[in-house]
Amino acid sequence: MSDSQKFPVAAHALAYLAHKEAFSPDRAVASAELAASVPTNPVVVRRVTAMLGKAGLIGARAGANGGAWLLKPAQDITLDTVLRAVHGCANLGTAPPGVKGCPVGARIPDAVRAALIAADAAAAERLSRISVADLLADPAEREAVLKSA
Amino acid sequence: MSDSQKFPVAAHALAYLAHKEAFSPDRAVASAELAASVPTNPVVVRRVTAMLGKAGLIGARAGANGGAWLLKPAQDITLDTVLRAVHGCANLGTAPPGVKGCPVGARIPDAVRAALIAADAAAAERLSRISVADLLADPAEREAVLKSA
DNA sequence: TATTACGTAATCGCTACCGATACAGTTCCT
DNA sequence: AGGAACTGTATCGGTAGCGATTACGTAATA
Repeated sequence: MSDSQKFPVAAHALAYLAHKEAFSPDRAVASAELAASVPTNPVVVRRVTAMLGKAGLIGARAGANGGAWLLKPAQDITLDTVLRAVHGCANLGTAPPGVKGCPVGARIPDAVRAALIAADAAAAERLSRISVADLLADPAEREAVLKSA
Repeated sequence: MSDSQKFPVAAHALAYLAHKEAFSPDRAVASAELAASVPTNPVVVRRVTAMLGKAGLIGARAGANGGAWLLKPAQDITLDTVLRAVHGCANLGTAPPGVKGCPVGARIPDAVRAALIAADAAAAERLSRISVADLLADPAEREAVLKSA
């Protein structure tokens, strides 16, 4: 499908919001500030934050002193939720259609597809055990979280 | 990085070789035949089979009646080996560099990178529990294999 | 020797993404 | 009220990567 930086940008943005303690409209962070931290273009950030907003992970407000803020504590936002919010997936390719002639050969694509889905699910499951708060932890502490079975 | 169909094509090709019982030079399957089954171009198949050959998964021989064959029983070839053979990975994007100014903001990229690596490792681990032989099993049987923790 | 087939390089067309600009709508501040 | 700041979205250009194709040298068989 698609190479996309949406997930890394989303994760970075959420971690930044958590670090800024932006948990309310009073502490909204503008897309320009987030973009400066990534770094990337403010529009790229807004494209991502718009999706995060639709997923209910963050709030956003236009106007002066506007911006984005977290709607949930950082430790309650897991990365698999973030991945789904930006329509991401573990991109290992798409199973080819195969040919309809041979009954066995035609079955291979379904099997390959199932394997791709299983791998994607495993990646998502792994990400479900990492929270945005974990991204801000010390490297040593983070290591412990990532290593935990 | 890159969207690539290398892994699905490789998995399909190996399953096809297993189905054809191509376990020796006597049963070599030409790239044109593999390409017809995927379906894709013979050169695309040869690009993939060349990588699988370098990884020691298959043998290949040029000349008349040439082609590729498996070097190991299909149940001994796991899909994570195949993924590595074609230099594939779970593609969730690349962690942005961040800015060097803020000490905390600069640490986020490393954390995001670690999460991406963990997700990739989880996908590979899942694939390590699926063999080429599993791709040829009945859908019901395959379901059982994929579901097994 | 003629044929078949691999392995590799070069090229082409296509697609998707990022970055940038622009604009309408919204919100705050003076 | 008016201006400034900011979001969300549309659009465009540049770029990068991929699959498909053609081509060519090498190797193995008949």
